[in-house]
Amino acid sequence: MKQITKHVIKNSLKRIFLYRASLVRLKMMGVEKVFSYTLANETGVTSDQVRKDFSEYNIKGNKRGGYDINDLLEKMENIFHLNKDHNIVLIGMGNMGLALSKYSKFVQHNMNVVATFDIDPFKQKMRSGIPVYSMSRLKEIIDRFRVKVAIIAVPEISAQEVADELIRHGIMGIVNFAPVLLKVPPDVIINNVNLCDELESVIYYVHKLMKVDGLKNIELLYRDMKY
Amino acid sequence: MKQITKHVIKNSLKRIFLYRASLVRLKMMGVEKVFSYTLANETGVTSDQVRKDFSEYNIKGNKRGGYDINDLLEKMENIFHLNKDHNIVLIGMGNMGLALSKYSKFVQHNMNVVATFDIDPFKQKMRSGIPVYSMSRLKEIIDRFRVKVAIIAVPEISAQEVADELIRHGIMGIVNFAPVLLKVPPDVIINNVNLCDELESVIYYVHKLMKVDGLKNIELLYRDMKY
DNA sequence: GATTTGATGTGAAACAAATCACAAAACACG
DNA sequence: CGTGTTTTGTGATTTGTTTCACATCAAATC
Ligand SMILES: NC(=O)c1ccc[n+]([C@@H]2O[C@H](COP(=O)([O-])OP(=O)(O)OC[C@H]3O[C@@H](n4cnc5c(N)ncnc54)[C@H](O)[C@@H]3O)[C@@H](O)[C@H]2O)c1
Ligand SMILES: NC(=O)c1ccc[n+]([C@@H]2O[C@H](COP(=O)([O-])OP(=O)(O)OC[C@H]3O[C@@H](n4cnc5c(N)ncnc54)[C@H](O)[C@@H]3O)[C@@H](O)[C@H]2O)c1
Repeated sequence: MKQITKHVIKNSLKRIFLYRASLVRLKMMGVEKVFSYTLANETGVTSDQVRKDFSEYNIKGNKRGGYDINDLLEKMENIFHLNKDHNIVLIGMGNMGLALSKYSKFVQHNMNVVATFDIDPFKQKMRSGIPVYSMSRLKEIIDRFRVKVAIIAVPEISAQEVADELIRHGIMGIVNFAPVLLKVPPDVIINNVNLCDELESVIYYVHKLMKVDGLKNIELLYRDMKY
Repeated sequence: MKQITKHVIKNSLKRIFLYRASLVRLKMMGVEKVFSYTLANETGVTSDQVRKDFSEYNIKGNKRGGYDINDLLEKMENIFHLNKDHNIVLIGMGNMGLALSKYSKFVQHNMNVVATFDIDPFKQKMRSGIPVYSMSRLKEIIDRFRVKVAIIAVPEISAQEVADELIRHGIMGIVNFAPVLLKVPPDVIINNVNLCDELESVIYYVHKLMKVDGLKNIELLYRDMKY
């Protein structure tokens, strides 16, 4: 029943968010219309890929006319639920939790950290505007704010028990910063963020790059590396 | 010359790091030998995949005998440069930078944040053991500690200029927390970490899951989702 | 030492993702 | 109104990844 389920976010979905960020920026600059190659240039992919990605998520533009930015943003908001407010809880108010609780971009993206939780009584006081509660109030808050998604920023050793409790109280999706694979029922979405691995991957590719002598052989590297 | 190059870390490489974490844990528990299915169980993949991944990176075990953990870890350390020390600089000592500078796992993985940098003079004093310098000392430190990899944790607006400066001083790989695509020469490795996108992806999949009524249709979801 | 057993390692097959190529649509302009 | 141009949207093709299948080897058993 409970099992390790490491959900890997599809690259096409990641690219969609990239397109969206570009669109928001272009809109701010007063641009009203884009073509697939506009977005392609902005995001470093091909125009084919932009159109294929849109096709995958059923996003349509105007033949010859390209895409109206407002229209496109609205479509994306509907498909990816970006316009609705999402209440989130954050467990673990240590270094990482504190940084995340102060991150203003979440709110800008309609994601509200409605409450944070910590077992340490010392941390259970207002900090940076967002209340820090004891774990005993978890269920109450999850119910009250209809929270479906949580962030885990507790030590490795506690992550599994915290996940279990979250899921028991109805949480369906977790972004997990602890470097452990959580065992959860198959209908719970887990997204692991492991910063050591992100760094180590870069180090590995950099070493590889250094071995490739001279720029003429750079394609040998790229052949073995998604980019 | 300079271009957007969003390096996507290969999933096979990410899985390798997963295997390694398992191996370290198993070793601590006193285990000395593993089979491909041991690692498979520990990491939620298939044993075929474990062997195929090892094959990709030229990691070999013993026919019938499985893999000796120490041997395997040593091989991985050599291939992925995990045994050597890696000096890293961190730019931007705001909320995120501070959390990262205090993260003990980096050191445990032989990655030393030798110095951090910030333009804000108020932040340029010892904090949490790691010195905070002004940007004017960047070149000096990068040269002295032969730094090749950097973490960018400055605001969106400054990320590109910081990247330019880092690269000018010889940095070859960057983990970038700012939600912008950096324009860099093709021989610089960029790994973007975008936490808003990670959360929004989870929200999207959770919504999808909620639409699927009842567990019997869960495979419909999984068909459209890597996991 | 022959035979059975159990695991690796890797081609082959199946599946998935990215790229290519082009028909279809929309607009521009004579 | 018709012809040329431009861009979308999507089948077809290619490329990449995962799964399958099994030959190969090494140890255990007889
Ligand atoms: N600090 C970073 O930059 C960083 C980076 C990547 C990953 N992480 C990971 O994030 C997690 C947190 O890291 P950190 O540096 O903030 O650690 P930390 O020790 O500073 O904070 C952990 C917090 O969790 C609380 N906690 C412990 N057990 C709990 C429980 N059962 N229920 C609720 N709260 C509990 C602690 O009281 C503490 O406040 C760790 O798993 C770490 O590996 C941290
Ligand atoms: N806080 C988070 O949880 C979080 C999460 C994900 C991503 N991020 C991203 O990480 C980056 C930093 O976030 P933060 O919350 O720490 O912001 P912050 O404003 O708290 O910190 C930014 C720091 O960078 C310094 N800085 C600004 N310009 C600089 C320059 N040119 N050179 C050197 N230092 C400079 C500032 O003085 C400040 O100390 C942002 O791009 C943000 O979007 C933050």
